[in-house]
Amino acid sequence: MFGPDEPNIGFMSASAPLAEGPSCGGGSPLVTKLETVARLSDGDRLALAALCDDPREMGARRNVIREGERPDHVHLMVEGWAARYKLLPDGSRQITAFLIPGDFCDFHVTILGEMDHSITTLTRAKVAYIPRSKLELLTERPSIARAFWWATLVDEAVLRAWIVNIGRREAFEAIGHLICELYLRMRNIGLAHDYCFELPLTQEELGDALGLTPVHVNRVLQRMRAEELISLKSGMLTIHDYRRLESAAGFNPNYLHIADPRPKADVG
Amino acid sequence: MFGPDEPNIGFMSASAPLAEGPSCGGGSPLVTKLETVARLSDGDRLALAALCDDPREMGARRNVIREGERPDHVHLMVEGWAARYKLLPDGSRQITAFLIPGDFCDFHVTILGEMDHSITTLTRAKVAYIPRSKLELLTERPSIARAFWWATLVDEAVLRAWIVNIGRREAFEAIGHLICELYLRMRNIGLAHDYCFELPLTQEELGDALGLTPVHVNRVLQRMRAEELISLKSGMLTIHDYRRLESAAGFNPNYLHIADPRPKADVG
DNA sequence: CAGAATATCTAACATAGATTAGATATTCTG
DNA sequence: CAGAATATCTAATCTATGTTAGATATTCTG
Repeated sequence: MFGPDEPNIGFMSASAPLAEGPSCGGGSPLVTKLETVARLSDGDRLALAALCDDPREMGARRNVIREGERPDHVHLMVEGWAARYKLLPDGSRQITAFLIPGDFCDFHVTILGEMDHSITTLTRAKVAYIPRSKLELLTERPSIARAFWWATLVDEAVLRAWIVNIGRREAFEAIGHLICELYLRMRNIGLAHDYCFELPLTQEELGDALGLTPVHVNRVLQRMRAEELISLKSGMLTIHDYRRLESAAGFNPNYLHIADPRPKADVG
Repeated sequence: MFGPDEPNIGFMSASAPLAEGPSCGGGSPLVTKLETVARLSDGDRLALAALCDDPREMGARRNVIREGERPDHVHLMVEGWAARYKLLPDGSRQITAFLIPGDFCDFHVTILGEMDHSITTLTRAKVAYIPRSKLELLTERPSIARAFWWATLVDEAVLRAWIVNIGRREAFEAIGHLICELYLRMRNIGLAHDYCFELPLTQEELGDALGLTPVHVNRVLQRMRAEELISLKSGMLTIHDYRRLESAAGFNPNYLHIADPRPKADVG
């Protein structure tokens, strides 16, 4: 089923996919993420892992793609953080998604053609460039096509949750909600353990995601620290009382559609 | 390619699809909508139109589906309006989408399994119930599969636009933006002409979509009327100066990915 | 490792939008 | 078509968050 134009797949060690740590993604965050929901064959895993093979390194705050562009390839996050955003006429910015390893940046351009928003890295990052044709070939595998549908529909569910967050929650709850969400997403790709993960976002970036000013984000974070809910120092976030944070934020993880979002060992 | 379990398709008059008005949807809003972006064969059109064949009538403010349910069929709007929403612990509601004829209510359950939000009719409506199996059969047709991808990805783009609207725009601009969006969506299915369409939403429902109180929605609508931008009476909306509304709202229709969102004849 | 560039933090003050409470229209329903 | 039920509209008051401005940390970079 592989086309002749995909030499990387053939070159990969066949033993790679199950040889590593507890997350079983063979080092590919895409495989780690999709494996939590899709039954993938060894061939599927190899094909997916190959997508992350030769990513480009990018500095922090670089354009990945801009509104109006019509690329013939798709970007996939392999390492680091990025953000999807729109700029308004008055210069303000609204971030509509945080992209972490395993996330496609612009899967939709394969169908919609033109980008209706922009994407920037937030940290130094590794981003894979995937030709459209390669992606189309991949979706001929039913499990992978289904996994891509799953990823897209979860992205959509996250957008809905953000609308609720921004539209109807107060700043304290909204920030708490976002923290819970990011923790579970990071844990799902093996990048968070014991309520602790790297959160390399400035207070301004958090504000741009939640429709708040950096000043107010700061006030709320101070209060969360004072109430001993979290600590956040040098880009490292720790949730001290996940249960309390979850309930203060009205957080329900169902929209992430992760198989078991809270294994007992981790909830305490 | 049709399975033996789809008698309706065989029963339909083969001349139906092109026999009607300017929108060419054969009376099926789904066909009208998808035809603007996908090249459909007569067979595709018949198969899609058949989905709308035998809808159920529902009263206003009835549950279509509730958070937590796992239905084995999908709902499709054939007539009337509905809303996707989430309820918060304090009883407030956030609407995350308005559903109009041709929109799937819960396409995602086929992949995600459980509903993470609820859907209610807003007006009397006709809603088709489509067995999952029928839908899966339909997606074996490549043009239809692609059209479904298109519809899903546009829904996603609209969610992003709503996040920007709620997060970073003032109430006046946000309401204007929503009006522009609804006008183009309604026109796209042949239900708006000459800047005029039925908008059967209460001020409370508009507020629930924009994260505003009904009191404030009222203030803003009064101002829009005073500035002679719109009129809105008995559920009928007219935009008197589309250009000015668009620019006041910072509206750019690119995210709707409609082939030609503003034919000259209609912009004036 | 020094200087520059970014981030964080704080305080004083301003405001868009929330809240509350009704008065007035409009739309249903029997 | 009358009465009930919903919606719309208005005004007075309150508050969460925005704005502005600067002091203090922290993090980059040559």
